[in-house]
Amino acid sequence: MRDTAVMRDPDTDSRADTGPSDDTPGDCPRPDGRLLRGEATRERVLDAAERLFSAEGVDAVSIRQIAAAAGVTLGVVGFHGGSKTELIRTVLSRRVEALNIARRDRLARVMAGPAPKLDDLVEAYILPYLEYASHDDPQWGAYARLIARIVADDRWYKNVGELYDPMAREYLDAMQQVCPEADRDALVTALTLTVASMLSLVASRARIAGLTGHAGGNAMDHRDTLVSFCVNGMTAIASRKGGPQDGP
Amino acid sequence: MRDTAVMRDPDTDSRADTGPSDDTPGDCPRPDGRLLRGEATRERVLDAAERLFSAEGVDAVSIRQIAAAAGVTLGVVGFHGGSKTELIRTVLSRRVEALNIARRDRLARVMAGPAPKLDDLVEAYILPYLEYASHDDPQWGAYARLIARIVADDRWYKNVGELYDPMAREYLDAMQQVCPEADRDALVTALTLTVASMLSLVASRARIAGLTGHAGGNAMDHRDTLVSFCVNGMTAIASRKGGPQDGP
DNA sequence: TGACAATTTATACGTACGTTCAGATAGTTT
DNA sequence: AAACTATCTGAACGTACGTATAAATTGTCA
Repeated sequence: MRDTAVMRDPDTDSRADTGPSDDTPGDCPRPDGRLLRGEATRERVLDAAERLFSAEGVDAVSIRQIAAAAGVTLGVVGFHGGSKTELIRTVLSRRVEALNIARRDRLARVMAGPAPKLDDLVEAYILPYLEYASHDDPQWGAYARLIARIVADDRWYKNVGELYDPMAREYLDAMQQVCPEADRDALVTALTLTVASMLSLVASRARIAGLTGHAGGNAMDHRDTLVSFCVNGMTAIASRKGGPQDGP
Repeated sequence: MRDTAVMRDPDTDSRADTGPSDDTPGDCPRPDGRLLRGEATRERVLDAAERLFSAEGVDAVSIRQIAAAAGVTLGVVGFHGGSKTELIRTVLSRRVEALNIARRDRLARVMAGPAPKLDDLVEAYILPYLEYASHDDPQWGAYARLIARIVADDRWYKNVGELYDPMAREYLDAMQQVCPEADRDALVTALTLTVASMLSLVASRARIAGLTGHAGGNAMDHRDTLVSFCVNGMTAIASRKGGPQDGP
């Protein structure tokens, strides 16, 4: 059994607090082409990190593995990615904007319609993720699986939650608008369950394959099942009147 | 930032293939009391591993941390737990029987009734887990969160899936019996989504807390929301006729 | 062309890891 | 009491880790 060194606590990364991104080279590529050379390397590093983090888990991947997968030397990963915590943030930040834009566009289109329905909101939240997860560029698939890992792990999520929570809040507001009677906390819980279902479809291939007995295709094959499951679950929660139904 | 050495690939654990459990001392405590002394230590080690694995993730916890938390020396962990892969299996196996029995009892009770409903089956699957997750003994809570980590990670799940899949199959058979028209693969997917929702409620406290704005109590507080969400989602899937509904 | 800055290489440092094991300790049996 | 075995200790081994940095390289512009 091989062993490797792995960061234990993402909170105690002193380098992560030295500034927004000014210390990370290659962030603001100038038109003179001076940084273009490094920019390509940087992408290779981030791609490799994305692939490995999603496949093995953040804690199980070493900087050296990333360097090898990217075809660069060890120091280059640090040069372009900073510390390991910074690297994870950078990998996630790189694509979050595209996903958020797709979701925001879809949300706006639904809310601009004549009679926005909860079903449409659930679809608008789920489908962009599912589409990106099945994107032609396999890096998007890796990114989608990486999100699933991060969200399921409080320890990492609190480091990157602010990348995704604002979008979730926009959807919650819209849902509340469509279902004014619904209890806000129940909506939060229901959206969390929706997200968990959505992510599990992309991340937990092994379990589904093991139970069906056959491998199954990509996540898109279960698209309708997922949407139907979440829409009906969410509708059930939202149609209950406000106030605490649960617990003591 | 601290770093530690961590197993990279649970598959390449040569010690895991040396036999069922004959090489692990303390497995078959004799009535003569000879092994009782070690048995207590063994429990402390497994408890500590359970707590740390569930809180930090398997890959992020070192044997040394476990030893320290258990109040034993390094070698004792190896003595009672074997290799790290064996230790994880042992930690999971220790409690799985109790959980499976609770589920099987409840399943039998539902199916023995006059008119078994899908709702009851979903409840019978979910509630035992939720009850154990909120058990007075906090180790059960740790175990519940550890399951969530393992199931979400294909890399680990394929090592321990056989502990949980047979029970899932029993439920799938029962569901098929109650809903003969339902498509089997869709049922599998729906059960997977149910499990993902169930686990997320126990594991992803940070996200719910961040979105509601307040900490919230334990998972039991969201019990009714979870059951309602999953029952309605599952019913929607099961009531669709058999054959592939989803995309190509 | 030569100065300059961005990038890359190669190497090193200190630390922590998983695993192993010879020997000490403490119950049990003879 | 002596032999025996399960349990535990303490230390070591070899490996890998994250990070840092001096020197080499590469492309750009004066």
